[in-house]
Amino acid sequence: MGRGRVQLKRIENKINRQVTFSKRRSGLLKKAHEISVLCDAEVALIVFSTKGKLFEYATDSCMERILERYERYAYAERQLGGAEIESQGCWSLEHAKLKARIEVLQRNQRHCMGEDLDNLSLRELQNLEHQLDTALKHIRSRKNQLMFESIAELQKKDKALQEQNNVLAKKVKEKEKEQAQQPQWEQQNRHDLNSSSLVRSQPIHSLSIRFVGR
Amino acid sequence: MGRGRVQLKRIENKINRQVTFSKRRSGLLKKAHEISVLCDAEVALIVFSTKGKLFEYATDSCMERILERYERYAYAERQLGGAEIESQGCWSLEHAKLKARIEVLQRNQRHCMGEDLDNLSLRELQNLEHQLDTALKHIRSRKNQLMFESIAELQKKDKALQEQNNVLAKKVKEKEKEQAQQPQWEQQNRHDLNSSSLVRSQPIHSLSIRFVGR
DNA sequence: AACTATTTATAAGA
DNA sequence: TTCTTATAAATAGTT
Repeated sequence: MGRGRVQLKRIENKINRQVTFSKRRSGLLKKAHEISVLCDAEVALIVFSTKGKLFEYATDSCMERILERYERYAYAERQLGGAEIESQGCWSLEHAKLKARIEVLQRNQRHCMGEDLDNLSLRELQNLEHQLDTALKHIRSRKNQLMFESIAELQKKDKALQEQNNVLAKKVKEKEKEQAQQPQWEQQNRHDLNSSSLVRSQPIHSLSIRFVGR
Repeated sequence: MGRGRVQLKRIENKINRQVTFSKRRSGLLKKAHEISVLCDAEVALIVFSTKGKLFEYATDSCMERILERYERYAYAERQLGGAEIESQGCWSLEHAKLKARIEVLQRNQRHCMGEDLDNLSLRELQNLEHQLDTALKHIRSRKNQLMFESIAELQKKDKALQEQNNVLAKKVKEKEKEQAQQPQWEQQNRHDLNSSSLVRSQPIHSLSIRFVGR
């Protein structure tokens, strides 16, 4: 529908692909809504762009309900092969469903850990790579945030300690003066309180936080 | 699109509604497939008819994976609702265990997707970063392997075709010679078999495999 | 299930 | 991104 015929294959030009995606996405969502209203059907539509952005439509804005209905339906079909679990009633149906879900999650997890990749297609691998790449960005960003917070806190502490130090140093000097006016009184105490033995706070660059740049 | 305009409201005539549903359903599925291929998007489409019959489309026929991805994505936004499903305590211990396990797996999964990181310590983040980094290395390595295999196969094919081409070209030349010795015989056939119209195999760099470097 | 007159979607261009 | 427009595609009503 447009000025030229279109081949059903990936649009290689990135800009073009993005534009077409935007247009067709709105068309698709519109049509999903129309069939839902006109024909009294229940529709759930999920679209992830190449970049991983999510767009969705669901009849009555109730995605979860429809997905649950789908799971129930799809699960029932999966049962047609082996009817041995069915005889134990719907309680164990639920049980089996949970187990199946665990299977899926475990498989996903292994993929996320870079394991069990042999059965994935090039496309799936590409997808996984992109997702993990994005995840790593988030993780590194969060890590940096935490480290900066640590630094800020330590700097604050550092400043407070320096101030306290100054105050103490001043007090020591006053004591020394007082004692200089009474030289015959307990000389060895003076040495213990000499200001050169006070703890000095460290400059910020020596804090034990390492930045792991990439 | 059709002989009359259509109001966006439920079609009351039952027959009409059924027919329209059938037509628009196939249109919708087609368009879902098209945007998926053209724009390299991941699409999941679920349609229940009024009578409860299920129709579905999923990119790469992998509905469950897309729904998982959706759940992960949507989870962040759903944090708002609290714990409302918990109160059905009459299930078995086993059941509760399975559910707990799913919780853990889901949490892990979200971490692997770089979501829900707020409660992780710096040390945990560092760990996660390292794991994903390793995973990415594996994934990229596997991807490269697949791509190299593709290339090798195509090169083999390429070579075979070239050889076949050479053989054919030779045959054509022989024919031409024979015909040069009998010039009065069916001249137009010579042109159709001219060797310049043979398909030449392409140099390897034009094969349609793209390397996506990062 | 086919057929078309129309409407709608959209590819390309601005 | 948004608008415009020529054209392809979808489909409502009909057979």
